[in-house]
Amino acid sequence: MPSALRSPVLDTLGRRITSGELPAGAVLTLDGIGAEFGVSRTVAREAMRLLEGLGLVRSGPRVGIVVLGHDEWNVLDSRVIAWRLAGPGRVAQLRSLTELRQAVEPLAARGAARGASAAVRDELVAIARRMRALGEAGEGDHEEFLALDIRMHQLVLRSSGNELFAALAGVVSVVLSGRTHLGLMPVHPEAEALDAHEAVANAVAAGDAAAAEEAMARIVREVRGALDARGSSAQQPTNSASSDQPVSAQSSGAGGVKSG
Amino acid sequence: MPSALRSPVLDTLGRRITSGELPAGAVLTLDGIGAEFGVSRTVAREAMRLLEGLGLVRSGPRVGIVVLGHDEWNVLDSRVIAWRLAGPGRVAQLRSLTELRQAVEPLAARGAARGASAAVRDELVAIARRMRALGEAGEGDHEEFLALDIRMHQLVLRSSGNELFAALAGVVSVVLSGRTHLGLMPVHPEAEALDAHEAVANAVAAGDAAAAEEAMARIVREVRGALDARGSSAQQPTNSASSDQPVSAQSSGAGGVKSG
DNA sequence: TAGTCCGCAATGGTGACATGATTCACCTGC
DNA sequence: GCAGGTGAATCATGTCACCATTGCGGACTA
Repeated sequence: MPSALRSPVLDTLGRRITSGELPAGAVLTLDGIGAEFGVSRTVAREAMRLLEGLGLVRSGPRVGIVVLGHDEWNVLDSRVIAWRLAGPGRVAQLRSLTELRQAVEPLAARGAARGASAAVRDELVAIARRMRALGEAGEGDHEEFLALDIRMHQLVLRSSGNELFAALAGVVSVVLSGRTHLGLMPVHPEAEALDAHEAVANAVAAGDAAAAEEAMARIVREVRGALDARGSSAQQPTNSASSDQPVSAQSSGAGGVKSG
Repeated sequence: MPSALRSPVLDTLGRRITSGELPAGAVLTLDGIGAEFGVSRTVAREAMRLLEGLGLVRSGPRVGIVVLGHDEWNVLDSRVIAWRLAGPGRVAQLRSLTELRQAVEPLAARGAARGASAAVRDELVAIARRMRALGEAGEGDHEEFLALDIRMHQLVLRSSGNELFAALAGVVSVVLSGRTHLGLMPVHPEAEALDAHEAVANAVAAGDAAAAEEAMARIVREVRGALDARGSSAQQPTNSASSDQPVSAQSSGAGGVKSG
């Protein structure tokens, strides 16, 4: 059943390498892989080929399959991101990703203000309204709030008019869910964040590019601040998330989060 | 000899799909691929697996290998970018990439100002000085100027302290060389650009994060303006670059451009 | 006409084999 | 004693034949 892309071989090996359990320079062989996972050499070869395409390993005759250093990895690939987010160093990874968000999302908001469809504009203000309702209600449903948050950012990125920004939608959703599930979110949303989200929605709906960019910059700056405050004080997050909470399985594709 | 990653099968198929020659929904078979390229089914399978990992195709029993829509592609992958940059729609692709630069590079400059090594700071000011010398000399060596430009941006991205930004170094170098080779550069560099590059170098060297960010934003805004001016007036660039100018072969890895 | 069933065509996966390249070790020659 | 070349061992690479699995699609039936 595993369609070779979701082969346990690929997944396990990828996680081992990105986690550092298999350090750079470590050598594997197809026979070894096949023996360990109980698969034939062909499937081991294909998994290895995928890993090679991700820049995690290089293979050559007589030398076997050597693990490459992290500076050779395709760190922008969704799979690599998911693996690293599931291993140690997740906080550092989260910080890098947040910085990327900080760079991209304001510009995406600007683009969305110029090009979003009417349906998207409507949905954005509806989401913002619902978020405010949930936030002001106090002990609201964290999961629903998260889903709305994700949905909003995905809508903005996908409506930005730039496919490269849209391609980051999956990454952003992983970051958002990771942030809450790692306990890096305040117990209930800050009023500032609520205001900023509402401002983004309204600005996009009104087609005000500058305001949308500014408001989105506010959102992600606030996020970054929270992450820095937590991350610098403790390497390990306060919440229960040592290594058994995979944060999120996959991220690519049409990110399954739906909302009103 | 081709190590399967650089297999002509993978390359040709990737280019055909990204160029639209094989539209979404088109169906391939392993036997067909093997027959066309004169390879066995196994190697065709591995190439197909790579393509599947890039999100270009999906394969299933009885259905064969179906080409996916461009919204499923890993558009951030260096190979996909290179393929699309070599086919039609290169101008649109260049615009998307430039917008991504616009988002990322200012923040990268900020990071570099905070964390670049002494050697990098020195090299940056040396590069800026040389660029000014070349630019003011008038009919200077375009290729050397381009190499310096690329080197500078790569240094900044790699010194930004964010591996995700560093991963975009290859992409940026492709964009830069594409820009000049497509005839989207002024015959000799604008004084404004020269000033901005010098300002970036000096700000990074001085550790002035805000100034570095501002100057880099100036650079990339100017770039964007030039691209929009050319791109909106004519879909096809003025230069001779219909479809036989591959712009640049590969982009990933340690981008081969060296300079003093 | 609608629903079910079966066949087929394609991938998915396995094992064995030949090939080619690279590294290591040994061996010769100066 | 040392350097350089030659050989062999070892691994990936490529190929082939084979069986299992799986969905699509047409045919058959009620």
